Amino acid sequence: MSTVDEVQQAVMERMLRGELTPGTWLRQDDLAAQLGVSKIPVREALHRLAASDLLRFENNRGVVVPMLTAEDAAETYGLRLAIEPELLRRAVPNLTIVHLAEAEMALAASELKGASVPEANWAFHAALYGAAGWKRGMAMVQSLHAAVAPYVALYTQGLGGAATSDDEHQRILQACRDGDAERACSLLEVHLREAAAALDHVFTEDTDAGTR
Amino acid sequence: MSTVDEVQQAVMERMLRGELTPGTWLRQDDLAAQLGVSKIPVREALHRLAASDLLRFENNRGVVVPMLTAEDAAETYGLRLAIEPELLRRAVPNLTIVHLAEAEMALAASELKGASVPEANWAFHAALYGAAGWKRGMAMVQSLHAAVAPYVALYTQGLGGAATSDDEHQRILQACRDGDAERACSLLEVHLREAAAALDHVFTEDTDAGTR
DNA sequence: CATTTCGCGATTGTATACGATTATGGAATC
DNA sequence: GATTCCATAATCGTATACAATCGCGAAATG
Repeated sequence: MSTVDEVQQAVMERMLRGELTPGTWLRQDDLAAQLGVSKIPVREALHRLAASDLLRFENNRGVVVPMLTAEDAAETYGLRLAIEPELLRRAVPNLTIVHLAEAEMALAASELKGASVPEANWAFHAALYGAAGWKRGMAMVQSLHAAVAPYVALYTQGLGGAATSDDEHQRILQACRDGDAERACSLLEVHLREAAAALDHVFTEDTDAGTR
Repeated sequence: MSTVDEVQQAVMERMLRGELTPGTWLRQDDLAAQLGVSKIPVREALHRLAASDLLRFENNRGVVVPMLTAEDAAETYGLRLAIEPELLRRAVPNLTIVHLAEAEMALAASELKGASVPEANWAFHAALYGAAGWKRGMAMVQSLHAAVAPYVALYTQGLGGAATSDDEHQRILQACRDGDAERACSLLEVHLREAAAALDHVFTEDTDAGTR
């Protein structure tokens, strides 16, 4: 694996965990020193992430985690609704015990204290979608998850919003076990719509947490 | 506009035109000299394109335009079918005379001799989708167009396959003028399915053009 | 004559270095 | 005392330079 890939993966993990809050400036020298490499592979990795709008290069100012507007979040979930059901539909016939076990593990991991909800969320969805064998689609969906991860972390920490989400995950998983692709897709669509609505509250509520 | 952005745009244009045939090795020094910059912004731009799998960095060997398998092409059109109707559906209510004129211009441009069919194709679709205001979705769809561009160029050069495609474009445009989003989406889906089938012939036919 | 091995050339990948731009703190002025 | 201006420090973006890797060809060997 290339140096660039390692840096990219390291930063991506932090994004999926929602650790990199919007508005944060990523200093390249720090990242380079932290990972024991030079600036150049760091910049190349950041450019890769910037290609999916996960980061933004501002002229002579550096790399920043962009703040999402309510419309951005709506777009993200609109795209998830467009892509993920299609991925799941194609995945279900190919699901093996390994995929299902991975998904179960992700659900279990999300229960643990100190676990990152958006990261576990992605792990669960990725375990199922992986069976579709759509590499490009996976990368797209991963970037969508990463884009909203800090906001998802926000509203799942605030209240027990993860509980209902977890229940929906369980039902989706059961439909997958049954090999019922259409039911799984329907459940997934409802799941995404609810998540979109919940996230929208973060932006429209009185709290300015989403815009800060 | 940054140096990296200029390089990225230059290479992306060549990709959308289908000029960069799969299997081609992009030599960084050549590109740098050609654009009058150094290797580093070139590499950063290439990394941006590699993030969407439009290019591939191979270890210590350089950057290559990846060859698509039949499955890759099917995935690309599967994703286009998932995303583009959604984009069009959201675009139609916002369409202005400007968007429609842009789309008409793209159709006219595709008729000209020496014009790049995939590039005009993208210009047409982009003109319409732009009204949706979905920046991320646009970037995704653009990368999908770029990925198959050389193959589209292949089968449109071979025969007058562009004629039927052009007719479908006209009908989609008319539905957009009428503000009939659902009809436009239905026509788009048919259009994409036909294009996918046509492209599939490139891979499954006796000619090895797709695998060379 | 085929095959393997060695060495050279070419290209990449990374580090170091430097000019340019921006942010920040303090001093001067109103 | 507040504000503006300037100088300094810090960071970025790009160019240059160098080490590492890969491929290809020639030579040697069976």
